[in-house]
Amino acid sequence: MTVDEQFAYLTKGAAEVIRADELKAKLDQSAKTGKPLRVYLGVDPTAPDIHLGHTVVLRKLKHFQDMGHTAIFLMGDFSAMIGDPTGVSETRPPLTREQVDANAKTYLAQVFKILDREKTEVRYNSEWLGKMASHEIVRLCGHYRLARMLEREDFRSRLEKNHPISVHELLYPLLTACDAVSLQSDVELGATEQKFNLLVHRDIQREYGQPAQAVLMMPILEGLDGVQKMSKSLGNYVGITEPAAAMFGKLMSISDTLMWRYYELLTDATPMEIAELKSAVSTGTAHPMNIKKSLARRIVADFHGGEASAQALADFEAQFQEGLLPEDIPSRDLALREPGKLFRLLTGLGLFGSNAEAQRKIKEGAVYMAELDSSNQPCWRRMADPTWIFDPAAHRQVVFRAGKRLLKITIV
RNA sequence: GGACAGGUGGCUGAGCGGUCAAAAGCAGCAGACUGUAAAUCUGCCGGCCCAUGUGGCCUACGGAGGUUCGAACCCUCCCCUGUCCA
Repeated sequence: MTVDEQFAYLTKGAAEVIRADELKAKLDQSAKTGKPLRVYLGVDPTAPDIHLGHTVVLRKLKHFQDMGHTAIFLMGDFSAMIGDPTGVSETRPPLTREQVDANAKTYLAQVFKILDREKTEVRYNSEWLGKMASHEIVRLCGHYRLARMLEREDFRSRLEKNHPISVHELLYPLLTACDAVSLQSDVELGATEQKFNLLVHRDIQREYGQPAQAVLMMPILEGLDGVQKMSKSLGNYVGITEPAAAMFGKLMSISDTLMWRYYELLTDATPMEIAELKSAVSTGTAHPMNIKKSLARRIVADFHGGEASAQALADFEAQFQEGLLPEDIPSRDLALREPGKLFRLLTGLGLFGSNAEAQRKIKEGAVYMAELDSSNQPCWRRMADPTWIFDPAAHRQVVFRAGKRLLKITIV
């Protein structure tokens, strides 16, 4: 592969490259000397799980790895304890050492679903940040100007709204710049929202006498709602450890518009293939639902394998298109003797958060019950009376449906 | 250290003595329609209880006290945030 081809492949799907000519020169240099580029992605383990949004940039790191460059996965175990101010309108509560360690552990296992474990250099930024003396930190701060720091949108909008900014938040980009310096990186990957931090990293590298790394930014993946970015706190995410069926279902719930975005950022489909699918849908030769099914199949296969993915599709079709019950309904055994109000039972089972909510939902017609027989073709009965009494003697095994949730109950 | 402004439900934000479980918007949940899609429309959106009603009770407008028949709203102190001055 020529340098130009490599460059085209590596920047596919990228939102921005700073600077493209520098990256090309680095690739060129690497090709001539045979010395692989050091490419890193820093991630703060602020939550125990990663979701599809994180995989966009991980996938890009893998591309570099596939091209023979050195992929460095940097665990921001130290920086996670400061908290990245990017995109937040409030100071984040700092994580404890214990939380960070626990998250880092689960993160790695998930990261290797995409990266090649053998070929990946895994580093922790506590290696160097944890050892910094206060005079070194002071010196580091001396390399950057407050006015420039306050230029960034996050801080500016907080200042305008008279919201608090804590001093330690200013330190975040400076400290993570030490990662780039310590790793002597040639390229850093990140999401577009990281732009400010990434640029600071370049500046600080230069201040410490190193050539500035090239920066490659990937777009932010929209969540299932199609509007806000995918994030766990918004609940619009697909976790990569989720069961195949859940993953499949969530992917099927995205809008038709959003599915093209997912094709672009979450699959290896080439822009050409995607364009073909699009034209097939617009000319009516393909049904968008089928195109979405194959999207879901591809993504689920990445994390669960082809077989599980095919099964997920089959289950989906059986459940939602033929009305059958899925195989793996959550089920509970219940030692219940006395008859009682249905809403109380449902709250007790965790289907609703409170008795008041359960009663409301029953009135709204959101609750169904079906006796379980040998076939898994349920005969749903709408339970719209909030005073209805559930008698365990009369219903040995039933399935409740509360909105989208299902729960199987066996009286023991 | 001083002067000033502000702290209301998941968020934004109205209310500034009773008719306030608190407007409005967003988010969320559910129903209708569908392709478990989107869009749209409808309802709900603190909790407990009775049973179905313009029903009873409890908790809640930063915290603690106070004034009042009655406080998110007035007073005092405290905590938190911001602005200006030093």
